[in-house]
Amino acid sequence: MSQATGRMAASAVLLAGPTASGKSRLALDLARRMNGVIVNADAIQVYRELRILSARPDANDATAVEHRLYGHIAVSVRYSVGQWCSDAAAVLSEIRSAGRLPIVVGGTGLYFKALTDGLAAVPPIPDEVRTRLQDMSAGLSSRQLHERLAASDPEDAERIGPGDRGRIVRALEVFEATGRSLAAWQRAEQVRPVLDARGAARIVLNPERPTLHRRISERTEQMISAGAAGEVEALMRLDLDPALPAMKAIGVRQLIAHWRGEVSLDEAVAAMKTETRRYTKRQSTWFRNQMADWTVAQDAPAVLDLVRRAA
RNA sequence: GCCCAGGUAGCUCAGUUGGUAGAGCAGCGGACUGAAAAUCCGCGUGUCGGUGGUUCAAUUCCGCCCCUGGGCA
Repeated sequence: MSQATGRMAASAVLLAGPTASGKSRLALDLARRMNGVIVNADAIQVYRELRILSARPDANDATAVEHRLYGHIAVSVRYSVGQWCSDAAAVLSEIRSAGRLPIVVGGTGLYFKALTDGLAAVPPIPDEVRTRLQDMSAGLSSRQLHERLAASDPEDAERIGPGDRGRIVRALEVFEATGRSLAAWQRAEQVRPVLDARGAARIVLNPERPTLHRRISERTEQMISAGAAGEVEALMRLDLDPALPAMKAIGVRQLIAHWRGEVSLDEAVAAMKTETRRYTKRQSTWFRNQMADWTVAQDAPAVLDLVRRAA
């Protein structure tokens, strides 16, 4: 409570952390103490059919505390930061009008950034343009694509690496569809942020690397015991486009290779652990450099302490 | 106990006819605006088992010791 200090209670708690840092459990704890509702900020936990692989909170946890934006999207859907932002805006306003505290938890740094800083107001790219550029790019080398971008949009070509196909194609799409470069869009007025960061407690749960690596190993084994391989087998039966975001979840590619007989289960599990370690390293880089003004805590007790003080 | 083989990066190994060493994997650093668990860029991180000796110079040659495999007893 605000009491003697007279400080305003935090309007929200934002809790970021690498995979396997223990943030989901911690969020549960916070939500119980503070009449909170947990809101997902993880790009993969939104997918319905990836319960085990994305380490989504189980039925018990979901019953104990209200969870939002978990498993609400089918794996066949191509979800995005923009969609998450509008979903989050709707959910946050509901939680607020119910007089409860939103606790936004996740590992996707870009989602937090979009939430607090907004996004460029680029209009949706028509499917026709996307498909056309997709087909066009398939036949070209990264270098050729980059040269093509340099011809129409030198500013973006300058800042996007010649090997970074994803960003090159996106910049080409934006220029083609809007006649304006992505850089220009980003310089222009951003869409209003969903949440005012100044009123929120912003915390990064960041355990020591060796601790994290140990937990990644344990958690991957648990996923396998819990039936991760079966989950991927069911996913395979849907016969989806491998380029869909859900198909990029760590474990999908590795376990598909296992079902196809290309690698043993042990090899698949080892590869999953390696990929997860690399992913947490990228997350750490983001948190360290893009969220430098957030408060870093090494473990759950430290976070509880911080939140108590901010409340 | 004796005989082989081997001890070089976190791991598996290469190499140096004596001038302090390099690959793969792992790892580490960085970028990041609608696919972000994505995508991309960069970086060898080392008492060359220990200790004496020979030498201008030893990871490399010699002696002794330690450790790990395998073989013989």
